[in-house]
Amino acid sequence: MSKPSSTAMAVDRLRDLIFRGELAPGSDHLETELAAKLGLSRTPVREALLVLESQGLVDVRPRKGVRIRPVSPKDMAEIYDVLTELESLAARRAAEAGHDAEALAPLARSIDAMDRALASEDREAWASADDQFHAELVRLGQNARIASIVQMMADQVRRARQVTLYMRDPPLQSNDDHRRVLDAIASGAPDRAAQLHRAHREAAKATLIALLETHQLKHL
Amino acid sequence: MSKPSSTAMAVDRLRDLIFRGELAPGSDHLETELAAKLGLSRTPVREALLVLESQGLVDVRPRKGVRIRPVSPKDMAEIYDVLTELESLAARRAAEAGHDAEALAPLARSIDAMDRALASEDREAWASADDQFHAELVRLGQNARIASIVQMMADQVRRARQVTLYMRDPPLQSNDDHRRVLDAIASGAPDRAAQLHRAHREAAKATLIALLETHQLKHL
DNA sequence: GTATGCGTTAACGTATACATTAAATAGGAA
DNA sequence: TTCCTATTTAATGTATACGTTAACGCATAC
Repeated sequence: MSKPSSTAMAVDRLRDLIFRGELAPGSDHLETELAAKLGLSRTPVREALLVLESQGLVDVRPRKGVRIRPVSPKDMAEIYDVLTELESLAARRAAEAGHDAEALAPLARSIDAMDRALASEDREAWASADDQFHAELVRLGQNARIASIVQMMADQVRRARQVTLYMRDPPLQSNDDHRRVLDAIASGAPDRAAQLHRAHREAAKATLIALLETHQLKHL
Repeated sequence: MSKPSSTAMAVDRLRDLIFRGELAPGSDHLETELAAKLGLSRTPVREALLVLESQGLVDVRPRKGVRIRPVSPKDMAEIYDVLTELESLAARRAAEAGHDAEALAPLARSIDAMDRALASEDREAWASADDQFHAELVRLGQNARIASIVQMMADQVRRARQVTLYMRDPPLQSNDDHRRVLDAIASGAPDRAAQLHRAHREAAKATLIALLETHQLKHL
């Protein structure tokens, strides 16, 4: 196996720093600083920043430093709209594809994991299983572009989800939704799968945005 | 005004070479070659290639050269599925936004341009006006992420569209479709706008893929 | 006090030098 | 021949050097 390039490492590490909030939303950082922090020269860091910019995580602003892109409620609405459309289509395609039980097993497993997480009130575990469910769903939709766009959008709202994870009631409804989507896919019911997933995402959007409003979170 | 960076220039020029087919789909190119061709050092070329890779136009394959990404019928189907979903939502949002006649003027103008192009049998002009229509529609949808994803997908099928432009009958139906979408938006009818646009894109997808099948075009 | 212009500085953009490593090849053994 | 291994080679990955230029501060004029 080839060892990962410095650029790839820089992408991963910067991404992680952004998700963890150690590079705060809205904050600016010079290439030199970041290079020093990662123990690399500017070259791979610059390349990593270009990648992160294309993924919508930072804005490169010459001579003002790279800005960690903050996410406003309006951004959130945009992102959830895209997620809603593309994941719903993925659900439809997954239902059309006639996957057998084995192919659907990962979906079922992530739902079980969410149940267990809810039972033990482990919200981090729940969020992680939820991510898995959505990623797997999109994979079953068999459209690589949808998968990568969805991944990108999910990354952009990652911080916001993390912050709101503990502000809301336990996501009981959500697990129900997931089961019904799985059922529709397993039954080969494309319209139903798409419709259910759409409703699920629209509800999530509403919940999240309401939370941001309530708590006056203007950007995350 | 600041002068555009070499990297930005390289992105533009490479993009153009790809669209014009001078860098043929499926062909491989070393960084050094491309740098020489553009009269630049490898640094800005590498950065440009990263950008183009993130836009799905090339694959960077270390030591094998950068491959100009070919588009297969399956890719085409993926791309049109994404375009269908996102543009339809944009049409819906545009209708919801209650734009006045002035805001919708650019849409009307591009439809007129398509009519003129059809009358004078100028297919290049038609394609260009069609692009403008779709870009403007998406702009009116007021979701920057949708706009940029749609742009990216449209770029990925640009070559294929160019090739098939002269293989098909004149796109008479298409202009009708456009007018009806505009009418729905102007009337503030979100469902109708979305529905009409969806049908329009689905028809385009079917037409294009049928053409590729007929002509045995396995990748473009 | 404010504004204008100049000089300084430091961050970035680009080129280049150097290190690394995957691929190709040649040579030899089976 | 065919397969394996050692060696070579060339393309990439990374660091560094350097030129350019935008931002900032200061002095001066108003």
